[in-house]
Amino acid sequence: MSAPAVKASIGMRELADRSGVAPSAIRFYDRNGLIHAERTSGNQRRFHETTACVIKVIRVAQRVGLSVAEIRELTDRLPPPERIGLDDWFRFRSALEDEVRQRIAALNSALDDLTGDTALCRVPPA
Amino acid sequence: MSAPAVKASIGMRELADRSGVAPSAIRFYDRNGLIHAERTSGNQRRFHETTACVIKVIRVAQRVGLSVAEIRELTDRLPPPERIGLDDWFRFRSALEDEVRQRIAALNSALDDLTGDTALCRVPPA
DNA sequence: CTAAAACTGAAACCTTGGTTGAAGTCAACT
DNA sequence: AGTTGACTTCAACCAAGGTTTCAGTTTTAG
Repeated sequence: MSAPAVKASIGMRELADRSGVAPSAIRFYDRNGLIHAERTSGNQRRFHETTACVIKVIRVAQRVGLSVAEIRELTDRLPPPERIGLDDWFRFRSALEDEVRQRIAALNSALDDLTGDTALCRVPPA
Repeated sequence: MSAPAVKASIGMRELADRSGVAPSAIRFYDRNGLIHAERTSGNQRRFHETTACVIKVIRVAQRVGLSVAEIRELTDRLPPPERIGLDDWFRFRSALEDEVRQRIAALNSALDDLTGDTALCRVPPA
């Protein structure tokens, strides 16, 4: 059980390559507290590999309609990258899914206004 | 069966009230072709009541992550407001739902990268 | 007929989520 | 030690999706 401790040691370029996201965006996420970065003595960022995954999930969450602020509320509940475990991802996933489910429910109820029997938006004026 | 023909005759203020969306946004939607408006001889917009519903659905579609351009692709396939029928709404609904389903699939597969057996993003380095 | 309320387009401004240089610093290899 | 590439912050800029304000027009109610 002597895990190698896995120091945070990947650089900007490599994180960009692994995550498929431009450095400018990664700095933006860091500035806005979506991801965690350590710094070298010379002030350069060093990331944990896990952070590439966090970024991928961030992008998808954005596609599903969450703002950066909303995503931060979720990532804030993750432990520091080197301590993220499978169960953290599962919790993260279900929080995200809950959010999406609520939006779909809103979508459906908006559509039900149009198609249901009690329709507020009935097309033929009766 | 002598339906009163239901002319397009609600004004800006009333549409704003019925849809819950500010006039500035409604003009924006009109400019961008998301909704249909007729004009009086004095150049003022006159909307069909159905348009309030279209706007509600637009708002929800945005919440679910669609851009105005993407929404326009859907609304472009609706007939003019006075001819919108139940089956149009059903088609609209399923097009929207398909889109959302695809995004959720992307979400889940991004999360599967993290939690699955074949994980690319495994946390313990094995 | 007239006053008030509603409406118009144009232009300026705002927030989000970034990108694009500029100018200087750090890290890595030889 | 030097140079090359990766990195830093900062400020300017961009696109989307609007809001605000303005000056002028139309509609509606009395």
